Amino acid sequence: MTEPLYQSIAEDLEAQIRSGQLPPGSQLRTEQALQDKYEASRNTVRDAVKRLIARGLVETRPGQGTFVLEEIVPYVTTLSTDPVKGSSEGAVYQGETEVEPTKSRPRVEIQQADPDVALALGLGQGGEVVSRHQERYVGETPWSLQTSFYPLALVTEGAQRLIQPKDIQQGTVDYLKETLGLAQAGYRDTITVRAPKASESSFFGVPADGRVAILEAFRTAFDQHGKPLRVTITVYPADRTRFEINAGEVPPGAPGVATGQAGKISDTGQGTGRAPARGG
Amino acid sequence: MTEPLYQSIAEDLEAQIRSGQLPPGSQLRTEQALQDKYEASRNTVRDAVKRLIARGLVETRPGQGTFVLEEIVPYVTTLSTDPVKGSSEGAVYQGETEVEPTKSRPRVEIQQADPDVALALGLGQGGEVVSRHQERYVGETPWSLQTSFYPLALVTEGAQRLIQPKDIQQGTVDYLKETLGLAQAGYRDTITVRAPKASESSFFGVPADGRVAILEAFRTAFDQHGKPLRVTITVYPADRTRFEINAGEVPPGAPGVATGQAGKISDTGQGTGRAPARGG
DNA sequence: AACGATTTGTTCGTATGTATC
DNA sequence: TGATACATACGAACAAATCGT
Repeated sequence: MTEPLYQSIAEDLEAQIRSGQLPPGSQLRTEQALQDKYEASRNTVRDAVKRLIARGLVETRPGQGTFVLEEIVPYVTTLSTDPVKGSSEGAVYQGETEVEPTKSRPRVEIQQADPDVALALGLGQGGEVVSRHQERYVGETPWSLQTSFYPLALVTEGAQRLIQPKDIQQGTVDYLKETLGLAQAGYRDTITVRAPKASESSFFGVPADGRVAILEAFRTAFDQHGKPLRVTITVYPADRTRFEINAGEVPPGAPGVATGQAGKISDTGQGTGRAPARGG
Repeated sequence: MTEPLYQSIAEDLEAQIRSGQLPPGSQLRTEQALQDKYEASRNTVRDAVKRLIARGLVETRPGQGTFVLEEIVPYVTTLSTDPVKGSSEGAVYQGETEVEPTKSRPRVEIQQADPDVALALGLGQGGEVVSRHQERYVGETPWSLQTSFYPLALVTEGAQRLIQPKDIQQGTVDYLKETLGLAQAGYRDTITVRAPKASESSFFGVPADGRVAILEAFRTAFDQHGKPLRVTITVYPADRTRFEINAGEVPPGAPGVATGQAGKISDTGQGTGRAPARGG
């Protein structure tokens, strides 16, 4: 018996969930009942349940019990779309998602750029930037937090609307093209996974202890002269997000990955696992 | 005191780490000493340390103590590069990384495609595929696991080398072009984050309980007729991986994101956080 | 090689607080 | 209001790993 008891309990419960014996939405036995079944103490049972929580399989609701989570069907976010064939425009636009998100009114601030942003924008340390921050929802559920940073110089050069706290119609890409003649000729996305910050976990409604990861997309956009035009940082909760990137010619309706690939995961080969789930 | 004790202890310790007061590699006080300092019981102190572990800030070594982890500098993986200007080729190639990885000899199998793969390749359920699996290292450290799936039909049509267990020089993209005239005209990547499977956590040497997430890139490649040619699934440990995607014209040497952006993270605005770290 | 001291890992028991029904 | 169920916190015991003597 080299395996800790709490671990084998967790594995037994996980097997029941994966096999469908405990379907999504169903309630686990109470801690008391689990103690009886496995002949373990309350703390040991709780340790086992903690593992299931960490794996995104169940959630505990005080006063009610422990429940198997629904599998989340992630929103697909298209990060990069090649220009449509025959587009003569030199500019590259960012497509993001088929489902139109609801955006909050932008919160606009003028700040000293933090080191990452300053570096990406080619500013000196402490260079000033306009920051435009938006919360974005799909329906009722929080979907992403986005902050764009523009060099303050763009405003003084004539793009005054950047510092107005209202949504700029047609997006800032077109606006900068019209006012300053700066096209977005390309961009670079850097994608990382990290633990949520306090503000992020409260907005997304995910636990603060890193059980649900955050996907961060750090986009540096360049103008036609290769000069950094903007930095946009967008963060998503990893459990309900799926990035999609197309390159070259891709059939439009081509299936990417299965939307519902639940259960029955063998670990012999390599395939898509069950997406970490989370429910509310 | 609305905040739990174990949480405030964790925050205090985390602040010390982020501020550099507890530098990477240094040892935390023993549980006994922490009990004295915070006037809490051993279990409460241990709960606090567990939070730090979940955040990837420290690791515990039985018999020795608790240590602050080194910050990991992630390998950058370029997922998608637009064709270089003036490239007349219609085919799109996949660039991956500047550091050349070491690949294991491929393990080749003929399998029934699992549902995801079958769907992406446009095969019926249980359609047969050639699977080519490789482990990839950067230096000594495990970097990624990759499995490519090809419809078995390609082999019967003349691409016999697909089922030979040796590395195909110049890659399978060129090989299929030469033998069957099938060019890779484009591809679609789908990126998801999930908990590691048992085989993955043992290969990467990460804990099995989901503290370190797995980045999965599911690539469906299409030929010039828009027909799925191949599915490639690559998985990376999220804590040492950074994806980079370029679109349009991007200056080659342009800084993406800071390579060392440690410490001193305020949560007032939105910026890049410390990457989840892990050490050995 | 053996032993003891130190440190973390696991498990138990118990008490109290808080949310839900 | 009371019962139920999870959250937090404390104390205690033994096991296992590590290190120095």
